[in-house]
Formats: sequence, C-alpha cells, structure tokens
Amino acid sequence: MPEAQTGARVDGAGTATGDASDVVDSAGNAIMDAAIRLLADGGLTAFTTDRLAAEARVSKTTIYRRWADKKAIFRAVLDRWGARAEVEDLGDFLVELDQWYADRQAKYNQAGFRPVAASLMEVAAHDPEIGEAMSADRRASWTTMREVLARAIERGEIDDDIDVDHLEQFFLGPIYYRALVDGQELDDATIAVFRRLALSAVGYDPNRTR
Amino acid sequence: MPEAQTGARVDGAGTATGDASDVVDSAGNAIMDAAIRLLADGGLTAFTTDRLAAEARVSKTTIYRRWADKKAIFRAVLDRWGARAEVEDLGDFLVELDQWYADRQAKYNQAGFRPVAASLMEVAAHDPEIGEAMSADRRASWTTMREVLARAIERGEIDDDIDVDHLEQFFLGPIYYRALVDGQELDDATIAVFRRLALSAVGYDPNRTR
DNA sequence: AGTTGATGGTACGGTACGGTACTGTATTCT
DNA sequence: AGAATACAGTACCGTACCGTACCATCAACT
Repeated sequence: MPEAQTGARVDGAGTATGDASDVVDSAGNAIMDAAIRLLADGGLTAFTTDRLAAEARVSKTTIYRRWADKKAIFRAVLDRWGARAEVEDLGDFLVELDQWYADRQAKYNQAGFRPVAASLMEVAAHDPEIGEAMSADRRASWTTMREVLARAIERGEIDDDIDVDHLEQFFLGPIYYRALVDGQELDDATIAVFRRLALSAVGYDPNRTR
Repeated sequence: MPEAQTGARVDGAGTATGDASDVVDSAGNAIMDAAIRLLADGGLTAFTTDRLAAEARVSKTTIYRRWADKKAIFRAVLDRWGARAEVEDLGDFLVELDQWYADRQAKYNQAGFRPVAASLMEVAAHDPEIGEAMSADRRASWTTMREVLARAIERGEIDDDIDVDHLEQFFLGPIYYRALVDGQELDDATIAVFRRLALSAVGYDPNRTR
C-alpha cells in the first residue's frame, strides 16, 4: 500500500503525497541543496553519499529511504536544477526579449552555475536515461523562447524565414558558451552586445514605430 | 640524469627527447588513443587506470613509466584533444569564414566529440590546474578566429565597433552549443543558417563587389 | 500512556580504484 | 655474447565508495 501516509516528523507541511520526484519535506530539501553544493564545490568527485549525508546533516539512512540509489538522487538533483524562464506575451518583441535576457543572465550568473552544469552535463552525455531527462528539461526551458520568437515572427517584427530551432540556438548559444565553457561573467555590456548582434541578425528594425 | 636516452623498443622513431607532454612513441600513442576511447564510451566513470591499460593493450607499468599519476595522464589527453583551426590570410572574409566553419564543423561532428568534451569540461570546471590548461588551449584555438575577424575589420568588410572577444563568442557559441549541449549534428543547413545570421549581425554586405 | 514510524549514528560487507613491487621475457646496444 | 632496458602480467596494499543492517531516540497519533 503505497498510500500509507501517516505521521511526518519535522516538516509542518504534512506528508508527501506524490512520488519521489517532488520532494517537499525539509530533509529532502536539505539533501537536494547539499547535493548542489557538493557538485558546485567538488564536482562529481565530491558527490558521494557519505559526504552528501554529512553536508546535509542527515544520515545515509534518510537518503536511501527517499531514493533507491545514487542515480535516482542524481536525477532528482537534475530536476531541481532545471528551471525554465517565464516570459509572458507582452505585445512587443524587444520587451519580451529583454525579459528573457535578464532571466538567463541571472540564472547563468548564479554562483556555482558552471561547475554544477558541467557535472550534470558529463553524466548526461554518458547515461542515456539522465541524458533524456536533461533534454526534456532543456526542451521545456526552450518553450519560453520559442514562443517569444514565434510571436515576434507572427507580429512581423523579425524575419520569418529562419527555423525556430536554429534561432533558439543562435540566441542562447553565445551566452551559454560564455557562461559554461568560458566561465566568464555575463555582465551587462556583454548581454548588450549579444542582444544588438542578435537583433541585427534577425532583421529587427531598431527604428520601428511600435 | 633525465637525459638518459638509451634504447627504445617497439617504435622505430627512436627515443623520446622532450618532456612527457609530447609523447611520440607507439605505446604512448596507444595509451592516449585508448584514453579518448574510454572517455567517449563511458566518460569519467570508465576512465580508470586498469581499463586504460586493458584498452591500450599495455600494462599499468608502461603507463606509470610515462606519467606520474592519473592527473598527468588526463592533462596529456587534454593536450592531445585540443587542436586549433588553421585559416590563413586569404584576402576575403567570406572565404576565410567558410574555411573556419568547415574546420569547426568537422571537429565538432567527429565521433565522440560530445562525451569527451563533456568529461574534459567537468574536470576543468573543478580542477584549477586542468581548467587553466583548458583555457590556454581554447585561447590558442581562438587565435585563428580572432585573426580572421581582425583582418575583416581592417579590410572594412564588417563593422568595427564590436569587441573581438564578444564576436568570437557570438560566432562560436551557437555551433558549440548545438554540438556539445544539445548533441545535435552540425549539418550543412544549420551551418548555413548560423553563417547567414552571423554575417547579417556584423553588417557584412552580401552584395559587396570583392 | 502506548504504539508507530522516521531519524541519527555507526558499523559492516563487498567491491573497485590508484599506485607500487615483483617476475619473467623480448629487444636493442656494446 | 653479454649488459641494459622496456615490456606484459600479476599480485598486492591502502583507501574510498555504495548500499544495508542494527539500535537507540524522538516526535506524532490513538
């Protein structure tokens, strides 16, 4: 009977109702936070269950009560790490694009982004299951930009003869490359340059009326 | 006496004269090739000295006779992996750019690029020494594109008001992102799209006379 | 109060890894 | 021929890791 929801202990939010993917209890959150800290500091080498338990101030028992094995832990970390940008329809490509840039800038500039992303990618590149989960995450994250671009094309603000997939990669590539591969900061000046270049590339008219 | 160069065994090319970084003997080459195969197939998990010896059909003694420890082996793999593009002055930006694109396309499309690059990046992101070596490799690899861009600016073929660093990242980012992060192939159509967008971004006039 | 269940701490087994030492053999140079 | 060297093969040691078992404790529910 998997629905045996009885008494929880520390967290006041009650018991976990869903599966292991959405962990809401405090111990689970502590474990996930500790896992990201470990990956940020020492990468895959430091990502051991012993250190995870110590860093989360939790016993290994508590960890293995929530996830079957290390791979499951890692998948949960991946799920938590992936967060998509939220940009709604604001009627103007430039406004939406700036919001998207600000979101990406904040995300990729956050402390530990590069080491954590590098570790996640290493595993994703070699484990098909993790890789597929990561791809799904990325596709979901792309949805926002796809919609921004699709709306801009529909409004006639940018050229309509470019595949949306390529457009996404063209917009995201430079900032991702700079942040992940090169490890440089995404300062405002850099974002401004990339923005100007990208806008010019897709035929956006800077002197358009609205 | 480190200059004790006496008789080698298998390779007819004679003895190694330099330091451990340039390994030219057959056993050393076999080890390096095997290391890249291991990283391509199983990533950092599979990259153990035992498997390396087995894959290279070499005893562990032979490995540790050439490199002091595993980190040194890894650094040698990194050196071998990094190969810069070679584009000379051809008098025309478009011609040079196409040569650069062809070079990058071939490199990033080679089998095993993504898994190997992902493993190298994971280590580079967490080990300062390896990270610095990788940065140096990348800077050296960039030199070619920097010169291509600098020449184009000097010739007046593209806009001259953009920082060269940003330009590099803008050109390289999309193709690197697609190949490494997304794992998609760099087909000719994609390269063509990226090329068209990039040219338009930097103000290249497609109808220029020469 | 008593029961239930999650937790912390710890110890343990089995395995794998990094690096070294040792033995016998094949090759090159003197 | 004899010396020197590099090699394959293997055994070995210390360590670290994953996952489990055990036990005492503490909070929540009946």
